[in-house]
Amino acid sequence: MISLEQQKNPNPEDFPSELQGLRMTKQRREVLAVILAERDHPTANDVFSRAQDRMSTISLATVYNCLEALVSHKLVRQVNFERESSRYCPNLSDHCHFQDEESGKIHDVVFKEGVKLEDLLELPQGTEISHLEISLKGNFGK
Amino acid sequence: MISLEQQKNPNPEDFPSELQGLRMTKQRREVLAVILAERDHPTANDVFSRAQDRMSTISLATVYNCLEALVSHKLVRQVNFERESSRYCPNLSDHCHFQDEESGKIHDVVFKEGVKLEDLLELPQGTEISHLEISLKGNFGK
DNA sequence: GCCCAAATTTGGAATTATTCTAATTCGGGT
DNA sequence: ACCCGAATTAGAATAATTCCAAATTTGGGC
Repeated sequence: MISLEQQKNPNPEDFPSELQGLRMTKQRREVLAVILAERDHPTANDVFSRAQDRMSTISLATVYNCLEALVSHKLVRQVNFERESSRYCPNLSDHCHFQDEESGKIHDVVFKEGVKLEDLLELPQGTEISHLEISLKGNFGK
Repeated sequence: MISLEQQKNPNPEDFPSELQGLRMTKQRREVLAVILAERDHPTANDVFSRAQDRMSTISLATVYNCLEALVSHKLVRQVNFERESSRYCPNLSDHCHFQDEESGKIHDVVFKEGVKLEDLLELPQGTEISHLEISLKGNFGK
């Protein structure tokens, strides 16, 4: 079983037939492989065109379906910046995203050791957070 | 000069003819008044229909234009949750947003006293953040 | 007060990302 | 090999937002 988080050029064939309870069809495998292959944050369209290289018959609708399935089974993370189109991220560890305004490129940003959300925010007690997204924009100092 | 942050039912007429370098036209005044009137987080469409109550001739395109102008002049904040349509927030103080999954309602969440972003994230040094958005989803404990 | 250029507003068309639909194909289990 | 539900597909539909070009309004100078 490969590590879904580390390997650089995963081979779709290496994926088991089921991951996190999700059946790994040809297309889902391919979509997942595309996302794992690069550490960038491709849009659905990016994924579509990369997937087409090896599977010319795949459709955009399928890419959307696969992404939805992979995201809901927590094999991939969906990343949003304001109203831009969603991007997809293979990094499942706790982190957030920084977009360099010059290049448009997105970088993962990790939390400092031991930081908890409750330490940061005045949350009404009893609040349960099911989803958290932190998005930063800016630029690396001149 | 009224406080843009506190007053409950602002009257568009109370706004000066220019705010933050932005000319206050009739429509911009009205859009701003609509947003200040309630502490909820209306979408562009919500703003449009509320604005129509008092200014029946206003167009949706104008509402979008006005919102854009108000946001870029920092009179109003734009709030995003994943791919949902943008919402607009009159609260200009430093805060983030929590969406109750049951009601869909959005609540402002303030940062704890003295918390700085650098304390939370491993940002490459020299990074300048120009925009930060933190969005939470969840529910208030049962 | 009147005229002009510039800015704003307007309605409708266009765009874009995404979702839906209905038909086809696939793949695992018998 | 056959069946059935799930997955894939192409294309249409949708929804939010932006664009466009024309009409209107504005403020500043005379």
